[in-house]
Amino acid sequence: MDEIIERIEKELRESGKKSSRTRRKVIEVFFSCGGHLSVEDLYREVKQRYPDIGYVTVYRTLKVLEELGYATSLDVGDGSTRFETALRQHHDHLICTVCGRIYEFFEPEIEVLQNLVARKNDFRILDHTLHIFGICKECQK
Amino acid sequence: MDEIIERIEKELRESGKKSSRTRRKVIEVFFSCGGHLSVEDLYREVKQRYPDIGYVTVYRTLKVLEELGYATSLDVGDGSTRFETALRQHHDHLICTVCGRIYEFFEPEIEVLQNLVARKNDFRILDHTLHIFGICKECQK
DNA sequence: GATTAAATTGAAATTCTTTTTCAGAATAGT
DNA sequence: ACTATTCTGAAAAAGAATTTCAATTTAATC
Ligand SMILES: [Mn+2]
Ligand SMILES: [Mn+2]
Ligand SMILES: [Zn+2]
Ligand SMILES: [Zn+2]
Repeated sequence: MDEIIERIEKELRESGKKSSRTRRKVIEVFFSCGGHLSVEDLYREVKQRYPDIGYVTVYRTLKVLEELGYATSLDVGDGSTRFETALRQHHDHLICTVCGRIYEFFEPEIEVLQNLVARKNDFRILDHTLHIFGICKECQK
Repeated sequence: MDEIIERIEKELRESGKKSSRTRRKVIEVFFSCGGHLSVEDLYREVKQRYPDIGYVTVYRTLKVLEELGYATSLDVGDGSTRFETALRQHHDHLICTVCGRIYEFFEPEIEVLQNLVARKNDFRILDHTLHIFGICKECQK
């Protein structure tokens, strides 16, 4: 955990930025929270521990993390962008339209087929998102 | 084309709505345009032929079409929601991050695998979106 | 440790899309 | 025609994302 933040701050310093106490705190809270957080979500968490940190810094920190490849943003269609750590393996999402819970899955065969589709269309893949919307196990009860 | 609009207006009337000249015009333009249009896009097209029609009516008409299942909305991550006809077969999208062009594909095996994933997770699928982002053939030149 | 240049911060302002409100116009039924 | 309800367009509001800017913090230099 600390080593990850070290790595991030190092990358930042190497690109002429400075490492600030505030940003470090936001990053810590982000990775310790886990899950799929909106800026607002993370801001609330941060505020609890560090009441002086502002919304914009949380917003900017998430942007930085995304740019450096340590966070991924996803749009689950509920109005606000969500962010999750990019330290774990790539995966796609099952999104419950009843409770909003987000489940994760990884299906290698789908990934392979995507590459096939891309090749057929002479398309160079940079990224993809597969969102499956529906009703989760809990909400079916 | 006219028969589709007839069907839509019929459905509307059956649910206590009225059929208006204005909405009919917007629907006509929408289906005749084709493609993946934002509200703004369609508004521009409508404005050209019918200068008196307002933005909000275009917005509302697209909403109605979506509710009735005649249009589908998709978010390609460029800030505004896009709409396309739902009269054609389901498909997914290849989105060029250079030129913004949107290509379509349908891969039955991916669909099958999605159902498999859902079953494994006791998840009842209602919908899904698979967006592949990258560089299209044209833009690779 | 003081000095300085550059980056960071938080609040406020701005931008941009989406959505709601509301008074007047159009529509459908009597 | 009369009436009730829906529809329309402009304007306002809502909401998220982003920018601006003065004050503060940081990193490097003296
Ligand atoms: Mn995830
Ligand atoms: Mn399409
Ligand atoms: Zn659920
Ligand atoms: Zn392209």
